[in-house]
Amino acid sequence: MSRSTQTTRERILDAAEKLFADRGFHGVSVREIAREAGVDVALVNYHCGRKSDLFETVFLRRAETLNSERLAMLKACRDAAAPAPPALEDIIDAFTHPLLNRSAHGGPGWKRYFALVAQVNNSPELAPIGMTKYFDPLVQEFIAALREALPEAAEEDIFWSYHFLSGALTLTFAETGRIDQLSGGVCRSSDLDSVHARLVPYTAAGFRRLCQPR
Amino acid sequence: MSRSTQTTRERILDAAEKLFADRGFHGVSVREIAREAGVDVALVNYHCGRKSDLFETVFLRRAETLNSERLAMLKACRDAAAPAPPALEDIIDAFTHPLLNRSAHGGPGWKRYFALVAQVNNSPELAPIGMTKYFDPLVQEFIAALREALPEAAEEDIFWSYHFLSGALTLTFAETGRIDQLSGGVCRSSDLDSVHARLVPYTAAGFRRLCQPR
DNA sequence: GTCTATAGCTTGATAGAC
DNA sequence: GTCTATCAAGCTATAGAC
Repeated sequence: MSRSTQTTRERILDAAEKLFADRGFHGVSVREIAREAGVDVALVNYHCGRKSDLFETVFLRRAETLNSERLAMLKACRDAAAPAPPALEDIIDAFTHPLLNRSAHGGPGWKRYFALVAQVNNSPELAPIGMTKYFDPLVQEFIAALREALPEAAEEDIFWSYHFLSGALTLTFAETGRIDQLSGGVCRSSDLDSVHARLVPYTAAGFRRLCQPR
Repeated sequence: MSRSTQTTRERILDAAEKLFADRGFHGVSVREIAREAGVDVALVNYHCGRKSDLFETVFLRRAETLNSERLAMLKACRDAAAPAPPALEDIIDAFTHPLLNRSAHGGPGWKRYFALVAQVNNSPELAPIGMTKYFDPLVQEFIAALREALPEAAEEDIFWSYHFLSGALTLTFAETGRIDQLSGGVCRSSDLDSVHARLVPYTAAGFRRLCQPR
């Protein structure tokens, strides 16, 4: 959608998404958002309410699309395997692929959104609100599938394994460029297809090591 | 060290560490830091310079202690294995144990420090400055050791494996309480000894899966 | 080292004209 | 829906008395 056909509200949300992703909730002023959107300051309030509401709107906006896509993929891999339990790699793929795929190929708005998710997930201030509210119901579905795929696993091991997956995934979203620097250019933060090809086997191996009898 | 025997400068640094860890660099004002430290606003500038200098000082303060401890552990496991290459699990342990151990048992200052590291590591704004400057030289040492332990690995696979470890580790530091909520209390964010017992085998299995010939 | 006082901005939010 | 104008509050940073 071209810039001129966007509604004012959408322009504000896109500008907010970009700036929040770069510097976090507190690092951005409403005035900056208005400037970035090419819109008067007063319109931010008019269309999106107070700053904290604006932040929540930005965070929620893309969550629903993502989550229904991930649930559909989970259901597909369950149905394909039934009556056997779904394969571990397929569950992890359903969890991660819709995200990494959109971050890689969905355009700059999606990319910025995931960078924002990375910050929220690691913030003691924001994670209990943002992540729990919009993502945890979905995560519970995935945990249930993981239980089926790893029937001998202890509950704790499944949850901690999921936690490690979540950390690896969200740091990837942050695209801080650190791995580029560290590897001298061998790896590129933005090359999410390469990441995905590695994240699934890496975490699947971790899950198996923790969750299967030794 | 009791509160009364701390220098003013130390009180300011501790207060800043706490508040920055909770709400990030931009989420905290110098005045709040002064109030938390029980000190006049002007003293913050006098002892610690401008706000950005204060942040850097807080970030740097504990990094050196940590890094020399980690290097010593790395050297120890190398020496013990020589002339064979060090064991993968031992390298990961040298990388993670000094951190998780201090976060778990080093007192509240250390705990807050690591929560701050988690936020910086996931921030496009701060990671290129903070992490690269204070942690990457050490990381290069560990990468070298990993190369020895996984002689058949491609460079990219080692770096991406390290990246996943970094994400899993730093999300753990954030202690957002999300895993507590998600697991209905089965896991506790603050139980870092449990995490450590799982993080090492989980990531070692991931490294092997990616870095060894199929 | 510590405090008071203040300069000079920027902030979030809104009231009211059009 | 959009804009101008404005408020009260908070901000960083420092100068200068003690």
